[in-house]
Amino acid sequence: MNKPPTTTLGYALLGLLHQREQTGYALRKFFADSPMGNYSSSPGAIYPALRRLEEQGLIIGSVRSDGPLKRSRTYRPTKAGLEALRTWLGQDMTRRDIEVRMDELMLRFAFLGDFGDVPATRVFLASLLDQIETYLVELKQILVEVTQKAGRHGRLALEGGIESYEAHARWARRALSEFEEE
Amino acid sequence: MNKPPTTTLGYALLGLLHQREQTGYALRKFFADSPMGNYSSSPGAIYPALRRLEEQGLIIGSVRSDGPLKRSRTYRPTKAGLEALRTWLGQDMTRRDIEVRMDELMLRFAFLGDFGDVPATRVFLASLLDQIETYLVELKQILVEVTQKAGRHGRLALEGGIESYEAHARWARRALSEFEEE
DNA sequence: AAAAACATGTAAGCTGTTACATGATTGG
DNA sequence: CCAATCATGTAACAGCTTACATGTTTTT
Repeated sequence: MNKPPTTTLGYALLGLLHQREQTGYALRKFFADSPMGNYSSSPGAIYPALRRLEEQGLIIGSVRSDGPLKRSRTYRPTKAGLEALRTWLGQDMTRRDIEVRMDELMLRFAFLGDFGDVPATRVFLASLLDQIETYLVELKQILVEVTQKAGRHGRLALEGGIESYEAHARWARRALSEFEEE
Repeated sequence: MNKPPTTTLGYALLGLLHQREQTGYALRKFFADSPMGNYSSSPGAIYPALRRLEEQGLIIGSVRSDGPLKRSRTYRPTKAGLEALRTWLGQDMTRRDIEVRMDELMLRFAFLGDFGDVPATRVFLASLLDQIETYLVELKQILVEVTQKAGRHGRLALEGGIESYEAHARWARRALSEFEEE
């Protein structure tokens, strides 16, 4: 069980740099005003993260020659970086991912698109659907207990969670059907 | 803008201790096997957090007299702790809360139940619904752009997010109607 | 000429993660 | 008596947050 080469923020950066070569500043902007912006847009997070990625050989930076600002550097993934990204995208989903990292799973789905690998996308969606459905069974069992033991607020909060997962399950089914017609 | 007295984990502990006086171990168990367990159940997180709360006078621990284990300590919130909890529960929701801390909002909703304050619950739900609806308008505008510019995966990921928020909005409406009949 | 946006960085502090460590009590 | 559960802790490490700091280029 060797530890992953980088954090989730690192993978997010890697995935965005795979989409296009860009500066740390552009990445910050993206995090700041895109809805996928679960991640920090503060310079104290981004720049050190980029440096770590470069030190590990997952990305390489180059001084921008076309732009006027000499100081600005654009980064793009190295071969090793792309490998690390693919490994992350193809990782098995854990129960914990479903419970508390659904946003990360959606990010992985989005980045999967940049590899144009339809079979991998199908596997991902089928796996996601399977895991959500398994989890939903558990949640509904817990709901029965909670309805008796806990108060109304607790029951409602749990129902809210269940309904959110059901929405994700419906989405996964629809997405899967979109990718099965080819 | 004085900083909050504790972290989200701290508030979660405070809220659970408000429900009933219990040991750190019991809290760990709860985090480990309840679906509300977004929070760490590791001793390295819980015990230091409890100590910090005690140092700040938000909880007090007492050696359990009824149980046989002399080492075990149960904690309960102090008056200051309850105040801090209420303040947290009544905080205005930010856009950021909606974007990335929906789970925390649901936790707040659950803890609100332990104060038996129906008007506060209604205010919370109405505010939540309002914020989600505002955010949904933005997301749908972005969807239009994304559908043209980005690829299929990006569009689908965004749709997944939208559908999840719509589920939460429906839930909030239903919950609100439950609390308006009294 | 000023303001906004572009662009990058550092330092202190806090918190959580991982891993290790210890010991008591209860159930089979 | 052995395993599981109860119960609490510590220490090293890494990462993020906040705040500060600096300078350039473009827009108004």
